Amino acid sequence: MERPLTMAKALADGNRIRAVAALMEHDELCACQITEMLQLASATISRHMSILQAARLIQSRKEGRWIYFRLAETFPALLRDWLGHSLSNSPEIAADRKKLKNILSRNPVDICKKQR
Amino acid sequence: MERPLTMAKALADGNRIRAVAALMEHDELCACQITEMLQLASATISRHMSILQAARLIQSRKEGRWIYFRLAETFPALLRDWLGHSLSNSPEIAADRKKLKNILSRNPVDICKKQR
DNA sequence: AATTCATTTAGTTATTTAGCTAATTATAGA
DNA sequence: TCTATAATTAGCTAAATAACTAAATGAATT
Repeated sequence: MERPLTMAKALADGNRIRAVAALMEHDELCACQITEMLQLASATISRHMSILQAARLIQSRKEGRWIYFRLAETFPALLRDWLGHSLSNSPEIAADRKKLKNILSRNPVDICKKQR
Repeated sequence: MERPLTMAKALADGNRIRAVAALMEHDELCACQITEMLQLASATISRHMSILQAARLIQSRKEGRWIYFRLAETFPALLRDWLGHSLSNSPEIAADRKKLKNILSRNPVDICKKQR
């Protein structure tokens, strides 16, 4: 029960669901892009991402000072299908999609700089 | 996002997952049987069940003084499949299964009485 | 009608959690 | 080496949540 409970807890937060939804559509995002999308303090993002990672829903790779997140290979397919399906009509997620499109069109260096 | 978030929150509690797991195997259970299985105060069970109900994961029917719970028809199939699959190896759930088998072999009237 | 009984609601308390700021760590570049 | 920068950790506060007991509700039985 441990594992599904940890996963449910990880998804029991709107900001974490939004981050996961973004990663379901974008393969890889860096911390500052997610920070920009969610508009939270970077420390808060870091904590959210570590919760998702501990639940094995996402994984990360470090490249210099930057950290990139993606869905974990261990993300259960059925859970992913349910989430994808049930989020497909969400206006919030649609708004995030739009926002992210804009974020991705900008230089990540500028995005990070703006956050201090 | 509202709906999946509410569902994730509803499942972000070990006792509620155990109740759902029991209902995935038993079609219908009354409040006192669940109370007996989880060993919590009946008021606590009531609150847990109302959270699951508000998330549309379970539904209930009243018969006299008794209330019977079952999985909701609106329980998303993919979510159910994931849960069923990921709980299938859980020792806690296996223990509950055994416990419930014993509970179901007894007279529900006695089980309720014992709870005061 | 009065009582018993299953469940729910109210009210309280302890714990958990999400957010922030400030301090720390780790990497890149001057 | 020193400085700047991206991310994490530590420490704090406010809000949410899970548990309990006691009181209230609603239905059955005497």
